[in-house]
Amino acid sequence: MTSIKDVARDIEMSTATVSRALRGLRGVSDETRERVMESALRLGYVPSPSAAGLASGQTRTVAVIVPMVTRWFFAAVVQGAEEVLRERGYDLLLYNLAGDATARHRVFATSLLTKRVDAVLVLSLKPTAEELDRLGRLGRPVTIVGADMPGWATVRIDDRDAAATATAHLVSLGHRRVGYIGGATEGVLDFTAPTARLDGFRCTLEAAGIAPAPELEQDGEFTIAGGDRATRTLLALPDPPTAIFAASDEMAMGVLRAARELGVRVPQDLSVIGLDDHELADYFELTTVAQPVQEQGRVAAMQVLAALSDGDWQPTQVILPTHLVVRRTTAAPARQPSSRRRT
Amino acid sequence: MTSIKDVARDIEMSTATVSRALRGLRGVSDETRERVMESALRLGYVPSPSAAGLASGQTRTVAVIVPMVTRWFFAAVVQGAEEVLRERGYDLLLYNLAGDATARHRVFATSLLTKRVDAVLVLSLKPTAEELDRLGRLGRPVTIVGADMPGWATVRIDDRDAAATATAHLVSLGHRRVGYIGGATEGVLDFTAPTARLDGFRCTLEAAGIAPAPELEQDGEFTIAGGDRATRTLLALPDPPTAIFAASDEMAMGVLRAARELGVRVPQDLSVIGLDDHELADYFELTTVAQPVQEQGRVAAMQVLAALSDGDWQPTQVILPTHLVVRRTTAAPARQPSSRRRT
DNA sequence: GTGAAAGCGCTAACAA
DNA sequence: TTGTTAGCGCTTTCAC
Repeated sequence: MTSIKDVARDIEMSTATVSRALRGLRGVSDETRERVMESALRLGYVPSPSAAGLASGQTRTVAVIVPMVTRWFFAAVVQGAEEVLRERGYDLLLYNLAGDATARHRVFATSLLTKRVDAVLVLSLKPTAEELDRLGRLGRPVTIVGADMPGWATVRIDDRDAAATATAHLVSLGHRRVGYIGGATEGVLDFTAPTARLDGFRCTLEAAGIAPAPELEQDGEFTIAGGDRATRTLLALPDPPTAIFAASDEMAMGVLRAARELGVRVPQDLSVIGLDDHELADYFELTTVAQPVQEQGRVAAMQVLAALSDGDWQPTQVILPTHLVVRRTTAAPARQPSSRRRT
Repeated sequence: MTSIKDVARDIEMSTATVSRALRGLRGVSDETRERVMESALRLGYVPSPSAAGLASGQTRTVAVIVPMVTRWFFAAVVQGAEEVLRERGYDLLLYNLAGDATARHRVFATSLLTKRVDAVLVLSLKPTAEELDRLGRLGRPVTIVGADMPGWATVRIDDRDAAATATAHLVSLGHRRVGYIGGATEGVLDFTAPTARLDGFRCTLEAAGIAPAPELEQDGEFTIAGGDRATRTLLALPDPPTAIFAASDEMAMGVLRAARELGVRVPQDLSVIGLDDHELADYFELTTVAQPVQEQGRVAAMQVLAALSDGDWQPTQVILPTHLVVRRTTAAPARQPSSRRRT
């Protein structure tokens, strides 16, 4: 395995100079730099990250902690982050918790990461107070994606606002009886999103002078199956909603499926709006509130990289914009409640 | 930052002993081991991977090269791999090529990985001859998932057989005019799968005494949109197929969408079968040939770990089983060609 | 069962 | 602009 010494010997210079040339530091003559490059190439020299890390204290590696890579949303954020990290010469260490408490504990509680990475990206996980404490002690830049954590660097959308946009769209179409499908406000994934979205929903209805109706708020667990189940509950109500806002597109897909099976026509009998602009939303012609996904990963990565290169960098809270995407699952309610068939 | 020296000093032992105790090597008295553990915990000692890597030549890190994390299939394989790697104390370095030729070049061509990881997992990418050469030179275990590369360790399904199963299912239902939607046999992702699947399709028809019909074989690019387009082409044929085998579930979703928009009923007018058992296949009630996905990642990870711990390990070719999952998109063809409406 | 000592391959401070 | 000199924190002989 050829090392920096071999290159140094080859061109009869010190390893220090070779190291400087290789890293593009200034203070190396053009000629020397060229000779170093040529020699390194010819000798097939590849630097050792372990050695560089040990000597410099920097690993040029960023940890990304994700609840579940198989969820499209998280995969897309990871893709965004990977892209900018790679461009800047950083590697991405993936920690996929996948609902495994042991894994979560291992990643957060033991400070495994301390000497392993230069920075950490946490996706849509609301760390506990203890975990936050640990993250803080890392002494490394940390950015949290998708959660609102005052005092920490975060990248997210305005969940409350996004939910308000969705709800307002339904209200503006004339719906007065609007169902909401969300998720547990405290769950495995612990995002802050569920709470904020529910809040946006409620406030918008209230502002429109529509009385609260607890029976219209259901838990869809942020899954297709959950959305399906919640929809069946809603449509079985004595006075069912004419529109449903699902707080995620996957739940909205569940709504569409349930509606189809119950013989409820969308949007004639039931309007449906989601939130995400999932890659399949177009396929379902789902009206939704779009959030930038890869972009959140990209911005988060840029944020930690900025922190890494700028000594007195302060945690920033970035809020990315969302926008309504009207497709074909929303429409004005039928004048008459249509006769619906239920299972 | 507390180091192994601090622990050694704390219990008045040498760093060598502490190192041995920490790594669970034999030749350390139980009492010493306990004292080391206690001290390490108390002092909040965390080992430095860089130092360990430099000294031992092992990074306890595995690179996973994936064409595109946002594709559910790849994310699931990554999840499977991550799970077993983490269990065994290995970290996962993710390289997402995302159709970026530069990225691909950087990962493969420059031997960046040499000193960075102990092993490499390559997902559904058919490396070029040159890339294979580089991978070989790494001198590290490499496992290729989803491609058939004689001489290399691989984990995959029998694509030909899976396609044959799907086709045979349609034939056994009585279909004689069967469409095929596949992908370019040479593409960005370069899998070997497309070729093998097409082959399985053709042979099965031939074995059933059905004459080849080139116009019934279309390219769906392995995407939903591609499946949609290919379906429109197929159904616009003078003598359209009564059944379609899409070589991936996502393309099959495209088929379903096109059929719906064209007013073609599934399965009455058109039977549809996919291949994958995508997480949404159930949602679409799609009949398909299921392949284990996370399992492929798991097995691949186990394979490189085995290679790492066993000196004279030989590359193994693992073929995981597939099975037919009959849902509701396939049925016997209508006696009479039904009258179809086309756009 | 334990310790001393010699690196692993780099970087960084200080000199020159 | 370049070189010298110490390490960085661990593992690994080889002794004892």
